[in-house]
Parts: sequence; structure tokens; C-alpha cells
Amino acid sequence: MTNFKAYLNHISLDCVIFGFHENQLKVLLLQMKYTKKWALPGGFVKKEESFEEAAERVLKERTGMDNIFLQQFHVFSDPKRSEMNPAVKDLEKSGSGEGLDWFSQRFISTGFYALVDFHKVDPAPDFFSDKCEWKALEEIDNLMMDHRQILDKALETLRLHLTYQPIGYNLLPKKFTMPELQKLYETILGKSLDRRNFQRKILSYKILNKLDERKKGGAYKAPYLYEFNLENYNKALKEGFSGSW
Amino acid sequence: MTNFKAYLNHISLDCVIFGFHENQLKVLLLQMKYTKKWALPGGFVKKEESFEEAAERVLKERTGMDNIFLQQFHVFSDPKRSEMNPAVKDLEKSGSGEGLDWFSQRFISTGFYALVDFHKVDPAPDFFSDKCEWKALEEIDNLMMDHRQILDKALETLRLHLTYQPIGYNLLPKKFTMPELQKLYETILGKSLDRRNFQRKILSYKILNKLDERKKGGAYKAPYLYEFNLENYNKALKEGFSGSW
DNA sequence: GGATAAAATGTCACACTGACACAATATTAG
DNA sequence: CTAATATTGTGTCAGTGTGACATTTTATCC
Repeated sequence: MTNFKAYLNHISLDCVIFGFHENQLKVLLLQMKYTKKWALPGGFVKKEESFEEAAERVLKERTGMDNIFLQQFHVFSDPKRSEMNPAVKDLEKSGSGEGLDWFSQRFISTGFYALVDFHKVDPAPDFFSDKCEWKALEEIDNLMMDHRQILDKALETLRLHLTYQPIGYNLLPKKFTMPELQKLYETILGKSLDRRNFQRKILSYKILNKLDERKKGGAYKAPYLYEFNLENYNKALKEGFSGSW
Repeated sequence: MTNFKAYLNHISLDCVIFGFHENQLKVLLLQMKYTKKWALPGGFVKKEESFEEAAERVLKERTGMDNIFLQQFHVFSDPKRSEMNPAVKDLEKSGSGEGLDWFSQRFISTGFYALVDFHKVDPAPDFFSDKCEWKALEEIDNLMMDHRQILDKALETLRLHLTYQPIGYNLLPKKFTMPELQKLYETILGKSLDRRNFQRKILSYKILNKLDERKKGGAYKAPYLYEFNLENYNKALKEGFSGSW
């Protein structure tokens, strides 16, 4: 309690930004300039910000978007996490930081996941990276530090939330088809679902409005379009789906 | 990124320690020396510790116990949280810290909840407090800073976990009765459940072993004793209860 | 030792679930 | 242009889980 330095930490956050495109769940990643490793968009928290505000700022910078659905899910605080991977050295090489003293401090990161409409995102690299791209889950490899672990935890949390919350409004365009919504659920859950049972169940939640339009131009029979019933959707977000007790 | 001080934060954690006693859910609280406000047991994170290790240390100090069931649930990072309540001044009065400079920094706290066997705890106050006591949920009042908010979030999380995880092994003695287990669920959920349906459901999870003993000495008909089937209990902890998809 | 209060067990109707069949329809291929 | 095709819309049925409630059993109470 007596020494300042003992409590000096680098407080950062990392965002797992999920988007849905071409029937695939994708994550927005940055490629680092020197090592070419991939990283989750993140940044340091300023002293006058809450973590949530900082996450909004990071998201705005990387995607150009405001008002994104954001959810804090875990703090990664292993004192060795910055050593776990030579990637910290990249930062050093890249000219940021103040030399060894800066890097000898520990790095603490809070994980957020974000759900966004793929088409509305305008990906922008940051100072340390030369690419900012969407990657489908299976394509993701060669992540820096413990970012694989952070990503996995985000997915795990998202799956869990799926069981008691509606999801989709932030990931899909305004109008969408039942097969699209199902595919979204399937990719998040990592398993396939029965088409007819899925429809019955999701409709029973009353969070969808069936439209009179059909989605033409696709292959074979044209599916109906749906939109979310925001009133019920938001109610469900707050109250959650039943829960088994 | 250029200024050290800009990234100086006080990294702490607060523990919501739940125990179950006399059919009530209780929380272990400290009473502060000067303001007499109540506080969750907490502490600063040392530089060489993960948050989990720091939480274990805090729990050991306050309860005398090791190997406690611990779960990180939220980070409280509002820059104003230390100002929100004059309680920070208490710390100042109490002689800790290095004066204004120290208190002008922000306080970030990660919330953990812990589940413990009430009878195994030996409550010990810390340097800033003169009491360390169990309080039933309804008795809790006059908490310092944002500790009420932290407590509420812990409860909310615990309730959620109840729907997809077994709970009880850490809160109840080795042998317990069905009415005791039900009362635990009822207090966590804050509502009463049908006795017969509860039993049917909890048994269907296969996490209990029915013993041949009965709990004598109570009032009227003696209930059977149960113990947890650790093998199935741990399996359920990992895999979770079904989930609706 | 009978009254009492709680525990153990059982029943029944209904909702939900998983597995699967068949009809309808827009596109595609010849 | 027409038939084949892949996909969507709708429906059924049996098995399981759920909520509501009645009856029997049993250790204490008086």
C-alpha cells in the first residue's frame, strides 16, 4: 500500500466483434505490423472513462459505428499474459511505450463482445496494425498473446446468453429470412438444428413479425421475410426466457 | 501512452461471499471503523497475482478458508465510483494511502462471488474494519460506495447460474435434507417452489445420493438425508444442464 | 397414545420437444 | 416451355417434462 509502482498496471480491453455474413459467423481482427500475428481490436482505458465507454470508443474507431451491442464478459489478469507471447515485443519494436520500464508492467484486459450488422462496418486498422479484416471462425489462426483464449471465452459466453436471451437484432439486417436466422443460431451453437422445430420455437417467443414479402432472387422457393418485434424483443432481453426454475 | 500517471489505477476486487444458515442466504460483510458503513471484503491486487489468486488470498484472510468456490462476475469501472460515496474519505482518515494524490486516482474493482459452507467460516475483520459478520439479505443496509450494486449483480449472476448449473455443494454441509436444499434454491431465487415438483426435478439431474439415514431431532417427521454425487455434480458443472437449444 | 405437522409418494392434464412426412413453390436444366 | 429439383411452409405423433394437487406415512408434540 506504500508504493505507487506496485499498483501500476496497464488497463486495457479487447473486443470480440461478431458479424454474420454469407451464413458464417465472423470476427473482426487486426493484423499486427511486424509479427503479422492477428489481434482483437482493443485499447487502453483512459482515466476518465468507464470500461464501457472505452469499449465504445474502440469500436467506433475500428468499425465507424456507434450504439453497438456490447457485453463485458471476463477479465484476463494472469500476470504472465503479456509474456505468454512474444507479441508484446512487437509493440516495443513498433515504437510505442517508453522502453523496458513500460513493458515490465503487467497488462490487464477486460474482454467485451460486440454484435454488429456486418454490412454497416467500415473496418479500419489502428497504429500497430496494417490490416483490419473479418475472419470466419474456422479461418482464425495465429492470434497474439492470449487472444485465442479471449475469443473462446467470448463464444462460450455468447452461447450461454443464447439460451436465455434473444439474439439476432444486432447481427442481421432489418429484414431477414427464417433460414438465415437459423443459420445464425447454428453457427453460434456450432451444431445444426431441425428446421421445423427451430421455426416453431423461435416463433413461440413472439419476437418476430412475419412480413408479407418474400425474399426473391435466391435459389428455388422464395422464403418469407421477417423482422424483429422490437417491443417484445427488448422485453425478452430484460426478462430473459423463462429459465428452468 | 506517453504519461505513466495517466495509466495509474487502483486495481481491487470485492467478494460477495454467500453462506447458508438457518434457512437464510447470508453474505459476509465488514463494518468500517469510522463511518460504520458496511463493506464487501476486498483488497488490492498485487502485481504478481492474477485476480483469481488475489481473491483467494482475500477469502483466506477473511474466512480462514482455502479452496473456495469462486466466480468472477463483473468489473466496476465507473470513474466516479470512488466519489459516489464519502466512504473513500474513511480510508483516508484511517491513515492508509499516501494522501490526496493516492485518492485522486481511480478505483477499479472486479466482483467475485464465493460460495462457502457457513459453519466452516471463521470471520476476521481487516485493518479498516472492526467487525466481520454474516448478514441475511434482508438485513443488509448502509453499504459503502457502490457495494450495493455489486451485491445485486452478484445475486443476479448467481440466479442465472442456477438455471444451468448445479449449486449447493459449496453451500451446504456434507449431508443435508431435501427441504434444506429446496430452501436454498428458494432464497437464491427469491420465490417459493412446489415441494414435490422440486424434488422430482432435482432428482432427475442425478446429482444426489439418497442416504438411508434420516435427520432426527427436528420437528415432526424426520426427512431423509442426501449427499451430492460428486462425479455427476462435477460433470454437470462442466457441461451445464441442457440449455434450451 | 392420539393429534399434529411435516415428509414421502403418486396422479393427471397439459405443454413442450424431437423426429419425421408431405405439400407448395420459385428456380434450374434440358 | 416444361419437368425436375431444391428449398420452404405446414402438420402429425409419440415421448418427456411441468404445474397443480391428493393421499399416505411417520416422527414429534401434548
